[in-house]
Amino acid sequence: MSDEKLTPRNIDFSEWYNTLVLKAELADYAPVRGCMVVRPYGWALWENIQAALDRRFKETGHVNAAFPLLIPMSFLEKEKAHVEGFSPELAVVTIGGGEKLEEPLVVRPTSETVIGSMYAKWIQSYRDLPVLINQWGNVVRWELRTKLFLRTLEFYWQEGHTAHATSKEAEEETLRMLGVYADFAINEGAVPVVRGVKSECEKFAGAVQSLSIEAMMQDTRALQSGTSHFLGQNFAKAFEIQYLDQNNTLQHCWTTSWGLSTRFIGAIIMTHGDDQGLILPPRLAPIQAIIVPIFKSDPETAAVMEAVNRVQTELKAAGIRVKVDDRTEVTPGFKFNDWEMRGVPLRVEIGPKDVEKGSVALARRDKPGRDPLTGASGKSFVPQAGLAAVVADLLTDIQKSLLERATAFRDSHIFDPKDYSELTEVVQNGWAYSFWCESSECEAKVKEDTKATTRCIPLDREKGHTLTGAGGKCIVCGKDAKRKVYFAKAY
RNA sequence: CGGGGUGUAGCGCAGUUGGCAGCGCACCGCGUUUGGGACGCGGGGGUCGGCGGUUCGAGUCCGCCCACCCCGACCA
Repeated sequence: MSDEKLTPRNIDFSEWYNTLVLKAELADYAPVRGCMVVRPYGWALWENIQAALDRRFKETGHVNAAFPLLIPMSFLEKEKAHVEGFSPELAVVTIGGGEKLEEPLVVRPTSETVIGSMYAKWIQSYRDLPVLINQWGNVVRWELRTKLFLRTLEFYWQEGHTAHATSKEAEEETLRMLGVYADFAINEGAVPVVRGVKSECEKFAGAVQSLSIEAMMQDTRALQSGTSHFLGQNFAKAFEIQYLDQNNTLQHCWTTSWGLSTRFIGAIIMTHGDDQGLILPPRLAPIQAIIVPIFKSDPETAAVMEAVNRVQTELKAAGIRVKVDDRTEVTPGFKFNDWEMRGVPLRVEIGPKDVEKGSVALARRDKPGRDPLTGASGKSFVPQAGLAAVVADLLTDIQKSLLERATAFRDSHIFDPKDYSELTEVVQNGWAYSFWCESSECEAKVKEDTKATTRCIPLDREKGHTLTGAGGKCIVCGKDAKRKVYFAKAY
C-alpha cells in the first residue's frame, strides 16, 4: 500500500530506487543483512522474465536441469582464476548434522565447477556434444555492499552451461546467447543495451573472454544486465571434460556459461520508472491493464460492475493480463496512484458516465496521468465495443515508446570526448565512447581519476566481432588504439 | 573493513532539565463517501535494539555490544 510520494529522482536517485522497490511491493529486506525477500508482485515480474528467456533458450536448443546448491570446496580450487575471483565472497558450510565436515562445502556462487564435474562424467564421445543445459536457481555471493535486486547476498538467476567439440562452436554459442539476452532486453524489457566484450580486468573469473549487455540507467550509471562467457578449455581441463573425436583422439571440450539475474528487475526499474513510481514494459508487466470501477450509489454499482466484468472478460479473452481493483475501502483516486506506483502500463476506468455512454476512460502510465498545472486528466475516452483491440494496440505502442524514450536518453548521454580532460567530465553524467589502447594501466587510471570503468568494447551486431577500422589514439595515454570502449560509472 | 547515520506501535517520526510513552499514517468497528491520494465517531496495538552502570526514579545520562541504512574499498 502506498501512502506517500516518492523522493524525486533528481533529488536522490538511490533513495528513489530503494523506496520504490519497497512501496511497489517488489521486494523487502530479509532478516539477514544483504538478503532480500522477493514479494509476489516482484516474483510475478521475474516469472514473466523467466518465461520470455526460457522460451528463447528452448528455441536455441537448450534444456533445463537442476544442480545442487552445495559444492565441495576443492572443486572451486581446481580452476586458479576462478577460486581467486570468488573465494573472498564465498559462504562456506563447515558443520552438517552437528558434525564438523571433513571437507567444507561452499554455497554455490555460480555452478561452473559442479556442472563441469558432471559433464566430465556424461561426456565421452563427440556424439555427446554439444551439451546445452540451463538451470534456473539461486546463488550466494558474500557481497560487502548490497542493494535490493542489484546486489544481494543471494540472488536468483539462470545460468547456462554448454560444452562443445570446438572452440569455434563454443565461441558461436557465447555470441548467440549474448544475442538472446540483447533481444530479450530490448524487445521484452524495452531496455536498450549495448553488447560487447569485457576488458581483461572486468571479465569473469576463469573465462577466456566475457561478453556483456550494458544498459544505461536514468542516473546514467551503467548496469551490466547479462553476461555470456567463453571459457575456452579452462574448466574442461580443470574437470577433465574430455571426448573422443572422430579420429579416436582424446580432446578437451570447449565450454561456455551465461547468466542473467533478478538484477534485470533493477534495470527495468531504473530505466523506465518516474517520480510517480514504476513503469513496467507491457510485455513483462504482471498486470497489463488495471480496471478501476467508479460508482456512487447501489444502483450505479450494479450497472458499473456489470460493465466492468464484461470488459474484464473481453480483455482476458484477448490474452491481456487484466485485473479489476474492486476494493471498496479506498477511493478511485487512491487506486490511480496505487497502480501508478506499481507501474501498470494501462488503466481502464469505468464509471456511471461510461455506462451511460458505453465508453471507458483510458490512462497510459507512460504519459502523464495528471497535468500538475491544469489538473487536466490526460485520459482518453473510447467505446467499450472493440476495446480489446484498442488496448492491445495501446500496449504495443507503450512498449515501443518506452524503448524509444530509453534509447533517446541513452544516446543523448553517450559522448565522444576529444581529450582525457573531457573524458573525466563526461563520465560524471554519461558514458564516454573512446579509443583505448586496452592496457590495464590506462583502464586503472580512468577508474582512479573518475570512478568510471570500462564497460565493454562494442560488437558489430551483424558481424558479431568487434569493430575494426582505421583505429585512433588512446584517450588516456595517446598511444595507438584499435578499438573503442565505453567508459562509465557502473552499478 | 574505514567514514557517516539510525534504532521508540505495522510504517514514518516526536519525546525539552531524568519524573504517567506520544503524534501522523496504517489497522479494527459503525456511518457517510467514491471520476486523482475521502471524512466523522469509537477502538486495539509498546521488552523505547540488547546487556550493564549511575539514580529514589532512565526512552532520556555513562559504558560495552548488536543490527540495519547511506557513502567508500570489493563485486552480477
